[in-house]
Formats: sequence, C-alpha cells, structure tokens
Amino acid sequence: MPRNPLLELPSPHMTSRAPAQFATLKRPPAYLQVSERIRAAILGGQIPAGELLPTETELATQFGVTRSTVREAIRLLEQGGLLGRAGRKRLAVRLPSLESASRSISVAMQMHRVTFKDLWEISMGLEPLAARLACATLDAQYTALLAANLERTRAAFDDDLEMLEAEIEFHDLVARATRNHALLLAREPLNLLFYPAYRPVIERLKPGKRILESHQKIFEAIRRNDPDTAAEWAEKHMRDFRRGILMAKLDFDGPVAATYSEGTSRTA
Amino acid sequence: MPRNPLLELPSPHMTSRAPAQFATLKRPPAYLQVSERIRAAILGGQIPAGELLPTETELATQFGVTRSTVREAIRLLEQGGLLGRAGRKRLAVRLPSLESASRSISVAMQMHRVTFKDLWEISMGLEPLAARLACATLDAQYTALLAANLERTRAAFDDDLEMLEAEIEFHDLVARATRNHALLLAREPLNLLFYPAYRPVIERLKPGKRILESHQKIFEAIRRNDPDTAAEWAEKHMRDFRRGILMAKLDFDGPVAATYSEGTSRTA
DNA sequence: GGTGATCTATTGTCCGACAACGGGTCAACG
DNA sequence: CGTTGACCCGTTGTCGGACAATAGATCACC
Repeated sequence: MPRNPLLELPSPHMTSRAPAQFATLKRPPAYLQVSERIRAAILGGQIPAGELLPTETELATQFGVTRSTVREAIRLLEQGGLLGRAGRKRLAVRLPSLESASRSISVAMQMHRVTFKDLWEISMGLEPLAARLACATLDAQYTALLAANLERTRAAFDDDLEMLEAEIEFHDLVARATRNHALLLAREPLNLLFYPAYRPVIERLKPGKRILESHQKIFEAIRRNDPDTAAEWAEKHMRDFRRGILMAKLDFDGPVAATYSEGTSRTA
Repeated sequence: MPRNPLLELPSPHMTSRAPAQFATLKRPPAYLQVSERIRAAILGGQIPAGELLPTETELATQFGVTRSTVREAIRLLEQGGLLGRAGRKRLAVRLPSLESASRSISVAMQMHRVTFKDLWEISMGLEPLAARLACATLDAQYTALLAANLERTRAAFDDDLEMLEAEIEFHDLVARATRNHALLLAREPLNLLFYPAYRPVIERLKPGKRILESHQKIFEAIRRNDPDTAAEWAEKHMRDFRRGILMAKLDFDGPVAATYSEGTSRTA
C-alpha cells in the first residue's frame, strides 16, 4: 500500500506504490495514544464543545496511565486548540479556529520563508473573491460595521498605527461578511503576516486618502450588489498595495518578517 | 470589555481600545514560558531547521525547571510541527507545513462545519490563480510531472480511486509549479477536504474523460505561457466540479465530511 | 447584602526512579 | 569480510508520590 512513512518532502499526494516491503511498524507512545483517543472522542462528537472533561487524575485512572502522561497528551490537544482552559480551571472542549489554526499556519509560512510576493499573489486571488462573494451575503450588521470602519479610517489620517489597523479590519470585515469560514481561515495569514508588513509603507507614503477611497468604492459596490465592480476595485486596491511596497523600497521578493509581537496570547 | 474569555466569535482585529480598566494580569505557567522561549529561539533563527536540541535533562537544568515541565513544553511545540523526533531519538527542529499546519486547519474547518460550498468558492479563487501563476514559473521538471499525471489519469478511467488521486495530484502539481509556498498552504485544505469529498461523484458519474480534457487544456495553456486561457479553463473546470456535485445529489450546502482516515501519522 | 474565614478539589510543579529503546563498540562466528 | 550477538551508555517514555497555589463552594459574621 502507499502511505509509507518517512517522507515529508515530496507531494503527499504522489502515489508511491511501494514494492513488497514492510512498513516500520509503529507502537506509538502512551501520551500519543491518549491524545488520539481524546481527539477522536471530541471529533466524533461524543463530547460537545464547551463541555468539561474529567479531571486529570480521573483521566489518568480511566486510561490506566499516570497523570504526567495525561498531561502531555493534553498539551498536544491544547496547542491544536481542541482543548483549552481558562486560567487554572478545569479542562474544556472548545472549537478551534482563528487563533490556533491560523497561528500555526503563519508559523509554517515564516519557516518556509514565504515572500511578500507570495502573499501578495494570494491576496490577488482572495481579496477580489471576498469582495465578490460579500455582495450576496452582506447584511445590515456588516453594513454598519463596514460603515463604522470607513469612519474610523477617515479619522486616522494622522495616526499611522491606527490607519494600519483600520486597513486590516476593513479587509477582515469584508471577508467575514461572506460568512465563508474557510475563506476566513485561508485569509488569516494575510492578516497576520501580509498587512502588518505594510506598516512602513503607511509611515513613509501616508497613503491614507487613497486607501479610504478604494475602500469606499469597494464598499459601495458591495452594498449595491455589484460583484464585478467590487472585485475590480479590490483588485485595483491590491495593485496599489504592491506599488506602495515597491515605492517604499521594501524587499518584495524577500521573506516576510515575523511580527511576533504577542508572546503568550493564550488568555481565553 | 476586552479580552474576556470564552468568546471566540468576534474579530481579533477589532480594536478594543479598552477604557480605564485593568486587564487580568497573567502569570503564564512555566511550561508555557519554556515553550515560548524555545519557539522564539527557533523562529528567531537561533536554531536552524534540522538541528538537534539539547536533551530534555539539559533543557531542564538550563531553564531551571523539572524535566516533566520541559516535556510538556515540548509537546506543545511538537503538535505545532516546529519540533519533532523520529522514533525515540533526540529532539530536532523541523520546518512545519504540509502535515502539521494543514491538519490543524482541516480540523478547525470540520469543527466549524465548513460547507462544500465554502470550499468550492475558495477553489474558484485559488485554482485559476494557480494556473495563471504557473505559466510564469513552469519548468522542465514540472512539465514532466504534469505530463506523467495526464498519462496516469488517462490510464485510470476504470479505477475510481486512482482517478480521484490523479485528479487531486494534478491540481496539487499545478500549485506546486508556481513555487508559491503560501499558495500551497492555503490550498492544502482543498486537498484534504474538498477533493476527497468528490469521490462519490466520480463513482456515480464517471467523469474521467471530461476531467482529462480539462486538465489537458489547462496544461497546454500553461505550457505555452497563456495565463488568461489557463485561468479560464481552470475556472471552467471548477464549474464542472460543482455541476458534478449537484448532479450526484450531494449536499452542496452541507458541512463537508471528515475523511479522517489516518490516525497517528507522526512517523517521520 | 457584602465580607471574610474555612475547606476541598484540581491544577502546576517538583523529585526521584526505572524500563525500553537507539546507537555505538567490540569480539565471535560463519 | 560481513553478519551476528553481547555489551554498555545516553536518552526518552513512564511511573509514583509529593507539595504549594489557586478556584469554587460553604458558612459564619458584620
């Protein structure tokens, strides 16, 4: 069968029809087994989100291992965002998404030395798409949120950092307006890596006016349910983006730097 | 007020400019601090990928904590894919991507009940984009790989499962040909969730011929460096996709099912 | 009703111990 | 010479028990 281990580099979808050879049989350590069992229970729906898990000692006796082992298993799931706890309290099942998944994505991207150009290319695919999709799903709530964001942007002409945040928020809101969770996940790395790297551009070029204009055009197009125009303006906006980067003499083909501001953001 | 726990819904980019109120001061537990320190060291480039870390006991003395604590910290990073070990050997830094990141993404997507439609919409953004970008970067290697894939597809008209794998492989190869790592990461969920769910369509409608045709058109357009045509055909191909799903009476608006075949794939 | 004292359950951290396993060396064996 | 086995050592996986710190509940007190 395929599925032979020990390969990480080639495409995981290549069928390496291995010849007659034995796969290295694996006897996973206990903490992994425990972790998998719990994960399966959660994904299988046995433990609904929000529910509390048994205490560590309880789990230890149930699985027949020590508490240390259980704790290691818990840490695995905790990082994935499947489990979590507020403060020093009991363990709870939670549904992971924004923080957990996207954080690991952006870490992976940094390690792979993803370039500015790479992220920009994706933005050229996703941002117009988001604007287009939002036309069909925009509701009163997001209309208000977007309007507020435009106001915020207008008020931030003198505050670079605020302007950057507003810019990020706008694109995020448009994506959220689509109600497409997969799109949100795919876009998160842009929020975490791409846009923050735009900061020097804002500081040097002060493109606030131009940004606001683009956002307004996009917003208006979405609101009057005009997908093509919305997408077109979004694309134009992204092209402005690249122009700004080039004019600010940032290294467009170099790896995007790690913002890495928030150290331990595990508050929730 | 900001940062109150137990909420996962609002945008993390909203500026909760907190009024005069104190944030719950946090003293993160030791295993978290250790984990963060190691993570920072890796991301900061102090420890290059592939390098070995000190042994657990060594780390324990360095950080001034017990081995148990170090182990818990390690588990956190291990899940994220930043660290890993082959078998029972020493700890090594590795660069995470395909498995680790994308696994957590797809888990998150399942938990959030991402629908077929959601994924399809993203495909409409990314697949044409990939085809377009590949035009500029296609080299001899990927030309050969794609040609081989077409041959494989042609030979798989009678083998549904093989056809499915070939189909996935084709799109994956096109994306890889772009050399855009970010694109690969963004697309992984499609490989893991979207395309596999296409299996019933293949079994019922036997669209092999039509798939092959589309792939050929796309490939040819890429090879003769014709981005617009390549993107156009890719888009057409994705539309076929949806039509197939609808004709096979799959629930287009329902949450995409979990494949979840491989349990403990932590071999490498 | 709010405040404080008390108690218990649970987590975070420590310590020490041992078996299992990987990897090396080296001699014996064919 | 290559293979096998015996042996040793470093490291990981797992164990058991221990204790301080904290969260949550209970109850008396003003």
